[in-house]
Amino acid sequence: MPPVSIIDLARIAQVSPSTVSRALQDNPRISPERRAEIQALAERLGYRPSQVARSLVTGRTHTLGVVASDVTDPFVAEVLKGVEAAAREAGYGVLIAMSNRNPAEEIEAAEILLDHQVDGLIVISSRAPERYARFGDEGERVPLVLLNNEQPGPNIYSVRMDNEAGAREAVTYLHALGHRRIGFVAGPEGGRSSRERLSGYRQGIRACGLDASDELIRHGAGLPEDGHAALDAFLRLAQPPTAVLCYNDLTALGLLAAAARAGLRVPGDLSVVGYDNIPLSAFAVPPLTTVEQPKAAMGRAAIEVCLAALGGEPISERILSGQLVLRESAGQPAR
Amino acid sequence: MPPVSIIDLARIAQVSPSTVSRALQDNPRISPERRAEIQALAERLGYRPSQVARSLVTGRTHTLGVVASDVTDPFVAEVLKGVEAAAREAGYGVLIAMSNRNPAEEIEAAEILLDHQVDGLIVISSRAPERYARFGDEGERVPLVLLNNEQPGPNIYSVRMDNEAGAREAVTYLHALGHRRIGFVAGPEGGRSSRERLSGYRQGIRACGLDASDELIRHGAGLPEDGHAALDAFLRLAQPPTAVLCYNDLTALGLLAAAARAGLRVPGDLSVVGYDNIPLSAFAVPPLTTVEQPKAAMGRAAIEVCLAALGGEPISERILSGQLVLRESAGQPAR
DNA sequence: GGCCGTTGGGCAAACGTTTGCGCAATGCGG
DNA sequence: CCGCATTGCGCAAACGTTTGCCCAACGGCC
Repeated sequence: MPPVSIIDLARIAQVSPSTVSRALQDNPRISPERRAEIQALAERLGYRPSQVARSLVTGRTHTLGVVASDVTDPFVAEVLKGVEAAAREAGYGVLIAMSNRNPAEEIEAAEILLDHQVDGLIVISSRAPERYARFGDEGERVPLVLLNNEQPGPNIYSVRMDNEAGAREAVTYLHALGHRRIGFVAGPEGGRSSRERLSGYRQGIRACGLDASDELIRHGAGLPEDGHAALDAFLRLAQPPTAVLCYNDLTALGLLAAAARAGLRVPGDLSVVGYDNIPLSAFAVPPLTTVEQPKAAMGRAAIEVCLAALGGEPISERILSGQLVLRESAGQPAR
Repeated sequence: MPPVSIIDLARIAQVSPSTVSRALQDNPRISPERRAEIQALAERLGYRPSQVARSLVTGRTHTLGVVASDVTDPFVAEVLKGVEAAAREAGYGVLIAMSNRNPAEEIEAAEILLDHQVDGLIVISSRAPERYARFGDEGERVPLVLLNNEQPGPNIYSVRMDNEAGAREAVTYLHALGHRRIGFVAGPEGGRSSRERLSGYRQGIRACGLDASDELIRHGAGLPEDGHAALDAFLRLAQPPTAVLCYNDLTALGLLAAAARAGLRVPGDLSVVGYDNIPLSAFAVPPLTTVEQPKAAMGRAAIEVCLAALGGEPISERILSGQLVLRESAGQPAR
């Protein structure tokens, strides 16, 4: 048999559909007895309101869209986890679409989510923030929150972390340990977080009065392979760095593996610091010193910002700060 | 201004809404000229059909629900990626909810997705397959596909991999390498895949005529910590194993790290084989020999099965097979 | 006893589509 | 020239809710 509708309930309870609707919403206009009676009936018959019909009239689907570069990236996964948890608590569902780190696909993903009538859009680590500029004035009424990125525009919000401070802190820490040549492996060129971490690295280097030559900076895409390649390049230098700060843990982990293969002892011959603190970092050999990103908290913050915008009391942006977690991959330089 | 509706288009094009609807669906009952005209108009005005309204009448939301234990698990993430890609290609959206490896939350997640009117439900590595039994006869019309698990019942399908064969193959490989005492670190007790891999391990042991004593089998939850604990236990044995097969890569990676800390050389002193082939396994020290699960393919298969059920031509189950990927964490035993 | 305020509930419109059916015009064959 | 099939399109119902407004009954007040 077909699912039971509000009309079925009305017929059985001998009242009008509107009364049933109100009773289920605890509307005070319905007498307490009727309310109880109807709610009991609904319960008994296993009534499930049609979200679709409801959405049609209210204009809200209670669904939020998330576009992520790739759930396979541990950072993204953790954020997504926070998003999902917070969304669920608020009674929202989460529609997800992946961009595969590709700007064009990212926009396509956003469009698809919009087609599904999401109430809000959350973009994790966008590669093409500027393409959302039209969202505000072209009549897209859904709030957009950019995570780890930003873009001016009406109805566009952002939650980020203070990447500069994190990178700066890492450099300062390495300097305090006694390192004088500190390398950096940057992340994807387009990304804001990559730019900021690089900038923080430079600030730290300057603040400590260290060698700021460009040969100490390598570029990558934030993958383990990049750690590999960067180490090779560093080792070819006349004076290789004694410590390396990486754009993210994935890169650092790759660099760690490459160092092991090259016969380098970590942290004896080379100190390595990552960024993000993904779960596996704690189990690397040696355990990775890294800058923790409050990933789940960022996810939750994104939901808060989004819901606030939906509720008409927008929070323009939210900046969270990370914290250096000390493990064993960084130590005093050899001599 | 409010979004443009099919009625707006009708008024502007001087036709009825039904004509517009049909024209946009390329219905042959509408003359080619009108069709072109209307489609052009829709394009020009940026018309976006209301999926909600459409769903209300068609009864389909073109949304599939995925309940996952935890996206943070690399295995889950890869599967999800396959699911999302295949779903998108088929024009479906993906609603996601997490169970946090908790049976009660898993069911709650499924209910939530159902409330959102998903057309089908995919459960990755269910911890409580039996609780879905009521789905068929209690009037839930949505097909349910269990990934890496199964449950008899109408409208319940399953896609799995041949875990026994995979574990068997791994054991056979280790035996061929010269190992005679081969340990096993099992996964979560409830899980089907854990049971099957254990069973495959036992079959392999028997087939090779090796020591099958229970002291060679440890239990865990599939996390890096479990690898740690298992190694400790193995080392306390009078005759520790010379090789260990792990329930999954996460466990194996943890075991690898613990071995390094204990001063064991891998594979010299101990060979380690994982299961799943998550991305980081290739970058472990040493790179992990593991049984590959065709994760993305499983995700795609789940979509296929689900869509087939929706299309009225159900595929009852789908079994994929893995393949041993040889790297450096397994080799000949020392002497 | 008339008036008015309150209480409890029903009517019907509205949300934006899809689709079965009806119907006019057109073309064709006989 | 008539009848009939075909073509092209409109009418209206239906999907399951929510919600503004109306209305009846009832009680209290003067």
